Amino acid sequence: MTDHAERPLRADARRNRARVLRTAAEVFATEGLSVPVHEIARRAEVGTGTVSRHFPTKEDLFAAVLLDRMRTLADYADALTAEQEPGNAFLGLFTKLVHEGAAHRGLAEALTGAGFDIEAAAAAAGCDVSGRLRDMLTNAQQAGAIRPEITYADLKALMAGCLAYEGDDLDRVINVVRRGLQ
Amino acid sequence: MTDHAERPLRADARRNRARVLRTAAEVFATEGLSVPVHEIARRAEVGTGTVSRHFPTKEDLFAAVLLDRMRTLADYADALTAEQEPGNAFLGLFTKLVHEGAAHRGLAEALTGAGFDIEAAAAAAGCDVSGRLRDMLTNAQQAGAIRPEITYADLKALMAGCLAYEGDDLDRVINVVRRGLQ
DNA sequence: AGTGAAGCGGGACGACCATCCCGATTGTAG
DNA sequence: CTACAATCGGGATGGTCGTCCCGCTTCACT
Repeated sequence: MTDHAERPLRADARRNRARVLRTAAEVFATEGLSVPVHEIARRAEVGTGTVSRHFPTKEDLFAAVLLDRMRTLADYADALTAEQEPGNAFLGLFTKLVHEGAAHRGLAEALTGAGFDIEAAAAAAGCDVSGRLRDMLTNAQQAGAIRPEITYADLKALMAGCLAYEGDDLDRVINVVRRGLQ
Repeated sequence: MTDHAERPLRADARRNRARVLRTAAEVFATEGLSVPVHEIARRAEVGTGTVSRHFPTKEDLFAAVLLDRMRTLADYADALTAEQEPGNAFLGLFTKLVHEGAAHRGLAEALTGAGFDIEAAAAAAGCDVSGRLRDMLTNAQQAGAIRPEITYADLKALMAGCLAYEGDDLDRVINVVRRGLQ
């Protein structure tokens, strides 16, 4: 899917691409996915054509925004797996993902099913956070730290629930779920 | 807000209104809120003008659909309060609400924040299901059946989570939450 | 049956938005 | 410094959808 043998972008193009990406990340995070592409272009101080050349569709743009974050989260997951026992590693990633989603409205919307196929985008980039969460769940269950009947689909729903919370003590909601999982 | 001193509708108008309402209930339940009003009119075999005369905006239409269901749920809540101890009554209503939402996609979407102000619509009709849930939470907490730090906002989020579940054993997810609340 | 108003159908209108296109501009190789 | 190709800007295009309007039909009261 990605361009192969891509010749290097001209300097101004590279600059504009980065500027669009940075603006889109901010805007998606604070205002969600429904922001028009025109608006992102306006705030990035480029034409709409510039946006749509670098990112042919809105979904492409969002996927690109997601990529950085996914990479970071995948590293975080690996660190947890290495340093903690299975139960804590799993719960730690779960908590991290929820906090991450709470700080990024677009990510939360994508997770709660509003259109974009977030898993495909992440997996395509080799940053399979979902897969890691799935594995960590299995390990935590084998270690007896998490109830055995819980499935990955359950987790997704429970994450969506925490993300739907609008208040000032997200951890209280997370703790309800953590208790329920154990 | 509602029309006062309304003179009775003509027989055909009443028939059409009911037909639109019934169709809208089905369509919203199975396909969600994004179905165009034109499509509802088409399936109800009326013109779009007929729909928009009875229900000036799409939100009005959805609110009317919700009303029946809300009334039923309010009665259910009252019955639970009368017949069960506070903890079971509360958990029973919570479970009922989630199952209800799972069977009605439009309701679930409205609860998870997609636009419509569901609480205002229900409260205006004197069917304050939310208020009942809130009261039952307080009672259950005073009876020691539910953790005291839980708030109504937490509940809404956790309900949204259960509604986000797509699978065949919703009760497994509900049970995670129930355990976490106790 | 007759008549006036209530109600009907569905096309028109306007708002919004993603995507595409093209003439003007700018970077860069030679 | 020149020339050309890459890139830019932002208006044009096409599609979707909610709401409104108006000429025609149907009801219901006398």
